[in-house]
Amino acid sequence: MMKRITIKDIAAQLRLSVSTVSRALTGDKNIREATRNRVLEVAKQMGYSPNPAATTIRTGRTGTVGVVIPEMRTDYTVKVIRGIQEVLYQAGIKVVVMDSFEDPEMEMENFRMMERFMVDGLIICQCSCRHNLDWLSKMLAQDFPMVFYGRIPYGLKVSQVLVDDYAKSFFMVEKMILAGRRHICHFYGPDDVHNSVERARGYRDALAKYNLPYEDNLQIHSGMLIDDGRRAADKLLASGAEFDAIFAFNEEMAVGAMQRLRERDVRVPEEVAISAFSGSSLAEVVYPTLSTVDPPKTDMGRTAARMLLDQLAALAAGEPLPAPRTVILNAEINVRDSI
Amino acid sequence: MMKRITIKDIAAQLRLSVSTVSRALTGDKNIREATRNRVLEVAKQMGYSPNPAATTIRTGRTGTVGVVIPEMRTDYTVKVIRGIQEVLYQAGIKVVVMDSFEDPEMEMENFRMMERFMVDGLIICQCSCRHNLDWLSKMLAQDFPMVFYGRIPYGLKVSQVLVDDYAKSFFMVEKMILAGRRHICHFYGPDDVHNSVERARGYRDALAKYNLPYEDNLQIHSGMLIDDGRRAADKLLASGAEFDAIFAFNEEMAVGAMQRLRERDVRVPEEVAISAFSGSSLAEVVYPTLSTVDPPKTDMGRTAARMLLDQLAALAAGEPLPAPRTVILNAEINVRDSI
DNA sequence: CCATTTGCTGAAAACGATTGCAAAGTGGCA
DNA sequence: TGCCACTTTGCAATCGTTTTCAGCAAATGG
Repeated sequence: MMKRITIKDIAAQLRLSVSTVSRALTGDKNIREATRNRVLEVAKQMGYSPNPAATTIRTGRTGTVGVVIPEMRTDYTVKVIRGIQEVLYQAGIKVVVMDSFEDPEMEMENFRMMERFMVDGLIICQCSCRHNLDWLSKMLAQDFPMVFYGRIPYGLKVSQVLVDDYAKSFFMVEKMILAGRRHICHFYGPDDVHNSVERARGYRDALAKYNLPYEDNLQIHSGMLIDDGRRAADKLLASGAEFDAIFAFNEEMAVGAMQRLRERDVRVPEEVAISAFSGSSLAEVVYPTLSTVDPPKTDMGRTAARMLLDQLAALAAGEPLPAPRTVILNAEINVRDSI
Repeated sequence: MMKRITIKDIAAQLRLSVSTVSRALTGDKNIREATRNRVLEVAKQMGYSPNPAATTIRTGRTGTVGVVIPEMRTDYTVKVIRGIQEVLYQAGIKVVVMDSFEDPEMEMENFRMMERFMVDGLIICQCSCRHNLDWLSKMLAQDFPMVFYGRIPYGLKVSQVLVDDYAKSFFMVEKMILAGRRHICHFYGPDDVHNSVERARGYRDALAKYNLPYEDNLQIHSGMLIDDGRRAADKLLASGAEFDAIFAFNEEMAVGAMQRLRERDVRVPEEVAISAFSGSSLAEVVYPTLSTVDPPKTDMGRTAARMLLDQLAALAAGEPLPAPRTVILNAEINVRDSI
């Protein structure tokens, strides 16, 4: 293992004290411009890079940010992570991602592991908006930098990045109504998840606007996977209820339902129109292609990361944390063959 | 920010020296059993967890492992990462993942960033088997722990996890031949990638075994995305060549081709059978469902992680690194509707 | 020309843990 | 009781940085 160049080596080379070298490197103002340049040059030429552990032990900052996500199956999460990494790596910050597998207990374990790792801040998408709130509020009270996206904790004032779930659901359902559909079914997402509730609200209000009845047997509470979509379709077909459209919580459920409908020779979109919020990248590869509401995933990640950087910067400058901010991004509507 | 409990706090509480506490915590033998237990109990009760930075600065080990991957679009990579994280988090090791976006230069940047971060080891899937070899061999020469999977560097003796690309490609192509297909087309992957070459070899040898000609106009060199699949199909159709089957480097190209064929009213599988190596989770949602060779992704990740742990353990014990080992895992064959 | 400020630098003490070495404690045996 | 060997503990140095404090020289002001 090659010896790493340290600040001492530079100091020895230039016959300066380590303090002076440190000052040059950290951008301290108490140093002559000429000296700083000499140091900088030698540092570069010797291939110096600071030992992050040493910096950490002095400053308390690890230069690491944790990302805790409920799953990593979907394109949604993967793209958000990409946006986060894009911004944070550029800032020289390490990113550690942990998957909670939709399990609040696992999520709590992840939080604890992040604490042990001494991350400087967290970007979080919760499993359930109702769990682990005590830990989160404890951290908030300690001014620990955190940003939430997608699924946000109930009742806490936090910095968060969202999309306009309600408005876009409303829009999509309205679109199906205007296309002549009268019996629109909704596949709900998990009911302890913020965006699930918002999407259902948009659906409901769109029906109300056009005086369509909210039919109980068209409300399917299921999971969020492809197989849940299949099951939901089964249930719907078995119930004998009349329906000519489906608005699903997410793409996967929509795709599952589409498959099952085809197997039962129900034609999409002729007999049943389908649309959903997008989570994976299935919409364009299934047949027929699926109409979706598409959140700007990578941009959500970038935004969350920037908000976190703001908090970290404030903390580093000894200033108080910026007030919690809610940023709502625009989801895109993609009308495809399924409606 | 709540004060973190340190070894000193424990020492003060027990009126012991920090050295004794340290010895108790690290499992040193020079300590009375009773003392160790007292320390352990108080440590637990005070909620102590060691400051990783302090350990790092003494021992030189960061407890962080880097994972450098060529992309994070596909299910393939995501599942490998899951396997890696599963094993390493359990061992209390941080995992930092960096995406090279299929760009060898970006990959080199990632390597450098990993060096700056002082990761203890790397798990790597290269962009191209021919790039950045000088850096890799430098690290190998320094006994830096590394494990490769999937795409492996040409000409270097390294620890690696692979699947039986050749055998399974052979098998799948043979299967199509036995089903009566005589003009089987191959969509190649990138030619500087190890598994691409192996899959092509399996295809070629299967043809040879049944004395089928290797037809030049059935060899399509394209990329690896859905759109490349669409383009490949276009090219094939435009060429006017006769073909009744396609064996694609990956799922995405197969799906793209399937879509395009359907648009041109070519029936799958009646007129053209399709199969591919699996990379995403599209196989079961497209219509018709796609026959695939399915690498045990999560298991590949787990295996790679364990091999790296072995190397780290050896290093920690002052032993020489274990000799490079190649582990070949079995890919699963999933016959579905497309053939 | 003296007093005070300003600009730059070095010495040294941290940060939290590990570890070689010395010192203290324990017990055995003559 | 005295000596030796062994176990157990404490002291202090160390890892690579940052930062406080003090010191010195030059510059400024009166």
